[in-house]
Formats: sequence, structure tokens, C-alpha cells
Amino acid sequence: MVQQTSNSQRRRELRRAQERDVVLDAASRLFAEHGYNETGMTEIAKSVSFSVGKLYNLFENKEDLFVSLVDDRMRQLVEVSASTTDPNASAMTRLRQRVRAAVTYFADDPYFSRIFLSEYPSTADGLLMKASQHHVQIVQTCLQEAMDGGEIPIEDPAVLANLICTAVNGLLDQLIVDNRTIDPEWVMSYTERFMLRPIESQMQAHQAQ
Amino acid sequence: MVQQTSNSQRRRELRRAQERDVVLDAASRLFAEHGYNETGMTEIAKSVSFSVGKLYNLFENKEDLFVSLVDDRMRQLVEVSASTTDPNASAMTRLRQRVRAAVTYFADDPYFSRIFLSEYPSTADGLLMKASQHHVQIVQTCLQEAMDGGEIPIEDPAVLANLICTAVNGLLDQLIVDNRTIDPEWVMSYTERFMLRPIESQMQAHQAQ
Amino acid sequence: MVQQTSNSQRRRELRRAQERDVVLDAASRLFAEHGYNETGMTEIAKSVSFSVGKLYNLFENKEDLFVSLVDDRMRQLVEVSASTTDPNASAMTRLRQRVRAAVTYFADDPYFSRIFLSEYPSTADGLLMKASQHHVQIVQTCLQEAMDGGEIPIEDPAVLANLICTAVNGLLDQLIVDNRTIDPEWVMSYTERFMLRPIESQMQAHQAQ
Amino acid sequence: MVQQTSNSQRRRELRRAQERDVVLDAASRLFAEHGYNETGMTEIAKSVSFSVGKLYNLFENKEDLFVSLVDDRMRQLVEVSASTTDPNASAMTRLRQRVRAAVTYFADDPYFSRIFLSEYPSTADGLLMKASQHHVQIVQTCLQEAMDGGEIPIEDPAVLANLICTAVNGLLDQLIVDNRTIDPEWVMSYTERFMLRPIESQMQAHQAQ
DNA sequence: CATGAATGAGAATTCATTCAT
DNA sequence: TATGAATGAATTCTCATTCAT
Repeated sequence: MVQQTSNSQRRRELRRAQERDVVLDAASRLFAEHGYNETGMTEIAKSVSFSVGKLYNLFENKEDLFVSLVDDRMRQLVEVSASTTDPNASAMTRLRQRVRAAVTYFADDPYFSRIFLSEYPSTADGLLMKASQHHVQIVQTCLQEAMDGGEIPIEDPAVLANLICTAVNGLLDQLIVDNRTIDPEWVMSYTERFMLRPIESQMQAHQAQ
Repeated sequence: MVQQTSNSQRRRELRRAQERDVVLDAASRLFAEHGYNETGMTEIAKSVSFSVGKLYNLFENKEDLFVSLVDDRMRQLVEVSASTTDPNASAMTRLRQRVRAAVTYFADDPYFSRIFLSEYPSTADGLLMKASQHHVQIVQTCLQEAMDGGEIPIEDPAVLANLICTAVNGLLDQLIVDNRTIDPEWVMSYTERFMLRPIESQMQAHQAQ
Repeated sequence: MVQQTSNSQRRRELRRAQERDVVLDAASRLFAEHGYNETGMTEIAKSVSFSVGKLYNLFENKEDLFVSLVDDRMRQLVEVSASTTDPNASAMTRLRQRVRAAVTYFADDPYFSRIFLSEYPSTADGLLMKASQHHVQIVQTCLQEAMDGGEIPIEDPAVLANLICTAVNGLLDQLIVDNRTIDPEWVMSYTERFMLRPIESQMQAHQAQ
Repeated sequence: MVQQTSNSQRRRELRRAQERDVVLDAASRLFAEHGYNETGMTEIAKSVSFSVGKLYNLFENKEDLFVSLVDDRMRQLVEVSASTTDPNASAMTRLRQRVRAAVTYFADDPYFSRIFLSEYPSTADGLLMKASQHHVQIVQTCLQEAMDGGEIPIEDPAVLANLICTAVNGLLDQLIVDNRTIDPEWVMSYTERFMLRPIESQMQAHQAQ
């Protein structure tokens, strides 16, 4: 009997998680198209044929819904990023893999990309800012290791990480604003040539002295 | 008598302009601290001890107030930027002067900096986006001239300009988020070493071949 | 189950219609007593112990509420008018039946009578004017048929219809202004003796020649 | 010195009266075109190049301005009506003269006509209603005398007066609504044939018995 | 007296959230 | 648990009227 309850509980939670996902996907589109403040709970509910009450059953309130959306996407991003990273590769190689993974993720989720780049960082008490910072943190760690390993010159890793991330975001933004399809290789190519390689070559210049 | 009328009119308009400035300064702070949507007209009015009606006498509506704020700040920025640029200098020198001017301006106006970096680009029908693009355009022109003059390799100037601007914004953002004072030289130094010089050195590398 | 849903939907819509009616009745009184412009949505809400939000759930906005009121009353008026008219009777008889029906309707709904006679025709983009014109149109049609049938002399039917309707309205107005109860027979009697019979007798005079 | 003061006072009052007239003429047009509630004091002031303060110097408040307008026009109407009436003529002849005078007056002042017919009687605490009733009163007096003189059968003179006046108003309204020029003879012709003559002929019918 | 900027109560409308069914 | 009508505080904006200059 305990087992039974556990089973139905599991089924219920699975269902709940699926319904949350449905809502997040719809909200993602609406937030991207009209903005957070211009999207009402009723609108979200209608777009998934749920009742407003159900929405408040699945999420504490509007902000929680938004937070959940960002958390979910950022978690996916981190997962993808981790899974496509070779732990045995050099720090800079891993950094490149991380950035490519992120850009690829954004290319696959244009709604979230738009939210990530547009609502940043005024909405929901700076949530996106914090989310973004977590991402920057990963880049920062790679950079720190690259510095420790002598792959790049020693700098403030937080600044460099921020620099790389904003540059990438800027490139993505340019594509989105122009309504072009996001091409990960296009973004990577510019990042490579104007951010990563220059950082590395400063090391070589240093060593040459 | 005509002169008199003209004088009082001038005085009135001056007064009006001053009062608009007072409102814009206060609104600037409130928008920066709470965001555009979370700041009410009543709040703005109270913060300058004006009546709500007076606010609507000085500005068409809330959006006009915001637009006026952005327009004013961007106009100042462009003016400062133009006045500190030596038209006889090389394209890359002028680019450096422009960027330094902008960063210095933002350092002096942290409230607007925060608005510029935070509300972008969802508010007021994408106003800040357009404002920002105008700024990018100036950088782009310098880059185009630098390419024409053989100072830097030939690239898509729009992309490079965007890259430089977002990098600068990112550096500013980092300072603001950490609540550090904006130090123009700090920002310039990183921009110089990781954006501008790498771009130039690609030219030299090219030439060396 | 389909039946159930259908039932609850029906019940809900019935309830909604009833609540709309409650609001219209209350608004009818307030508009009649204070005028459209002097009656606020809050006042209407309070008078039926509804929340303001509920009012906006039942009606698009204040104008829609007014339009709904006029539409509803005019529809009732037309229905009553049609049901008490004998289609086989002569044109002038049908005209008399129509007028008596209208006057009787107004006698039963003094609030709407006052609105109809007072707000005409400045409110809600001339709505009442159009409503009233529809009513005049019916009278006009009867007159046209009476002319075709040789019951009355040939005249501009639009003018005659207007003449009859304004005369009736004037009589109603006189009673309302003096705070007398509207007595349909009193109104009919005057209309009969000074409007309808004179028109008919002109025909006989004509024929006598 | 007393004389001087008296002179300048007279001059001042004349000037004041002229300025009031200027305002009333302009307000007349604006009220006719946009309605009383939709016309602001600022708008009126601007249309005569007066300051708002001056308006409040010439009139107590917005309602007083409207009341003054109606009073002025009605006084003019009464004056014209009186001056074109032959005191020695029969009561019905004088009634005809009065009605013709009124219609002619309205034909000459289309703005006031529109106000008179449109704003009736909700505005300014039923002012127009009272004004209109004064006019009806004059007609009523003529009718009373006609009854006393045996020109028409004995009826409630108030009702007959009201009937005649509303009929005339209706005819005027029809012209105004259709944007036709007001032709006094057109109006008189219908009034004559369908209101006045029928009333008189009822007397003859009575006598014939 | 003239001015017109300033006032601020009041109006219409919205929308996140709740809760009876 | 699901529903969606109900709530009402909050927001933007207006405009008759006043009063310092």
C-alpha cells in the first residue's frame, strides 16, 4: 500500500512537472514577444488552455513562474554545457566547448534568448542578472585554470569572463535584433578571432619577451 | 515692449527647461533604483515636491517623460563625445576618444548608466535600443574609416562596433552591479588591451605575412 | 458529461445576463437622476454592491454599459411594439398601435424615459440619436404605407414621422418634468386629436374638393 | 470727479459686456461642435485669445458661462419675438408671429440652435429646460388668449404650447441633423399645416355642430 | 485687472491574486 | 484539485478652479 501511494505520488509529480513545462514553454514565447510586464497571467493561462487557478497551483505567483522559467533554462544550459565538455581537455579548450554549447543552446531556444538578452536585468528583482552571473562564473573558472596552467596571462578572471560573455551576448543580440537565424558558428568565429585568440596571443607575446 | 515680452517668454522657457531637468534628474534616480514599470507618476511628483498636474504640464505622459530623459542624456553624451574628439586624429585615435568620452559620461551619471544597461531594450517601445544603436553607429563609422585607412583589417564594421560597445557596456555593468565607482581608466584599460589593440594587431600580423 | 458542461455553461450565461440586467437597472436610475457624465463607475458598482472589477467583467467600459442599456431598452421597445401590432390592420391603425405601445413602454420605464429624453443626442457618440431614429423609421414606414393606401395625403413621410415622434416625446417630457405619472391614454389622446386625426382629415378635405 | 468715475465705470462695464459677448460667441460654437462636457475652459480661452483667468473674471465658473450664454440667447429671442409681434393682431396671429420670429432667430444662430436642441435638458442642472419652458410660456399665453377670444377650442394651454414648441424643435432638429440650412418658411409651412390650422379647424368643427 | 502655471481631487481602467464552488 | 468570477488597490491621466506675480 505504501508502494501504491508512492507510485501515484510519483505519477502525480511527473504530471505536475510536465504541466509546469507546458506553461513555461508558452510563457517563454509570450514573455519574448510582449515582455514580462506586458504579459498577464490570464493570457498565459489562456494560451495553454489552463485555468488561472491551475497556474497558481503550479507556481507561487507570476514572479515565481518567471524565476522557474529562467532556472529551468539555465539548468538545461548548464547541463548541456557540462555534457559537451571534455574534462581532460585543456582549460581553454574546455572554455571554447562551454561557449559553443551555450551559443548552440541559445540558437535552439530563440524565445529564451530574447528574454535573456532583453529583460536583463530589471525584471524579477534582478533574477536574470544572477542567472547570467552563474554562467559567467563557469567561464571564470575555466579562465582561472587557464591562468594557473599558463595558457593565458594572469588577469582578473572575473573581468575577462564578463568580457567574453557580454561579447557573446552582443553577437547573439545583433542576430536577434536583425531577425536573423542564430548561427552558432558565426558567433563562435567572431568570439574566437576577437576575444579568445587575442587573450591567448598576449601570453605568447609575454613569453617572447 | 516686444523686447520685454520676449524676455519674459525666454525666462519662462528657461524656468520650464530647468523644471524639466529637475524632474528628469529625480526620475532618473527612481527609474534606476526601482525600474520604469515600478515607478509611478505620483512617486516622481512627490520626490520633487511637484503636483501630478505639473508633471503632466511638463511632459505629455509617462512615456514622454522617459523618452525625454533618454533623449536628453544621449544628446549630452553625443555632444561630449563630439567635443572631445580631434577631427584631425587618425580613425582609431578618434574611436578611442569617443569611447573614453562615453565611458566618462557614464561614470558621471550612474543613474542613467543603470537605466541604460538595465531597461534595455524592452521599455518604451524599444527606445533605448534605438538610442544605443545610434551610439554604435558612431563607433561603426570610425571603424569603417580605420578600415579604409588601413589601420585595421577589413571586417564587418557593424559587428565590430557592436562587439566593442557591448564589451564596454559589460565592463560598466560589472562595476555598477558590484556597486563600485565607475573608473573610466579601468574600463578603458581593459577595452584597450582586449578589444582595440587585438583588432589593430591583426592588421600588423596580416601585413607581416 | 457534455450535457453537464452545456448546462453549467447555460447557467453561467444566465447568471451573467441576470447580473448585467441588475447593473443596467441600477445604472438606468443613476443616469436618469444625475446624468451620464455625472455618474461614475464606482457609484454604479456601489449601488449594486458589486466590485468595480465585476462591472468591467460584465461590460467592456462605461460607454459599452450605456450602449448596452440603450440597446436593451430599445430592443424591448421594438419587441413590445411589434407584438402589439396587428399586421392585418390598416396602416394608420398599425401606426396608432405602434405609438401606443411605445408610450406604454415608456410609462413602465420612467428612468429610461428620462434618459431617452434628456441625454439625447449628445451622449456616447450620438447613440441615442441613432436609436431614436430607428424608432422614427418605423413610424415613417407606416406613414408611407398609409400614403400609398390613400389613407392620408401624400407628404414627406420623414418629416411627418419626425413630427409625430417629437410631439409624443414632448408630451412624455411634459409629464416627466412635472413629475406626473405617465398616463399612456393621456398622451395618446392628445396625439390622436392634434396629430393623427388632423393628418387624416386633410385627406378627407382633399377628397371633398 | 464723480462724473468722471461714473464715465470710466460705464466704459469699463461696456468693455466688460463686449468681452463677455466675444466669449459667449466662441463658446457657443465650441459647445455646439463638441458638446458642453467635451469643451474645456482652456479651449474656450484659447479660441478667443483670452487668459483662463480673464474668463473667470468675466464668469463665475463654467456653468455660469453656459447659463449666461443661454440667458443671452433667450433674451435676444424674446426681444426679437416681442418686436416682431403686432400687439393689435389676433391672438393666433400673434402666436404665428412669435413662432416665425423664433424660427428665424434659430435660423440665424445655428450654433445655439444645436446647443438648444442637443444639450437639452441634462446640462447645467436643467438650465436649458427652464429656458425652453419660458419660451413655451409665451406660446401658452397666446393660446390662452386665443381660447378666451374663441379663436380655438378650450384645451389645456400648457399642453398645446408644449406640443407646438416640440413640433417646431423637431422640425429644426431634422434640418440640423441632416446638415441642411434652416429655412424658416419650410418650418413654418409644416407647423402651419399640421399644428396651427388643425387646432383652429377644430374650433370651426365645434361651431358647425 | 491680467496672466497662465499650479493644484489635486476624481475619473476610468487594469490585473495579480484569492477562494467559493 | 480545478475553476474562473470576484476583488480592489493601484495607476495613469484630466480639468475646473485658484492665486502669486
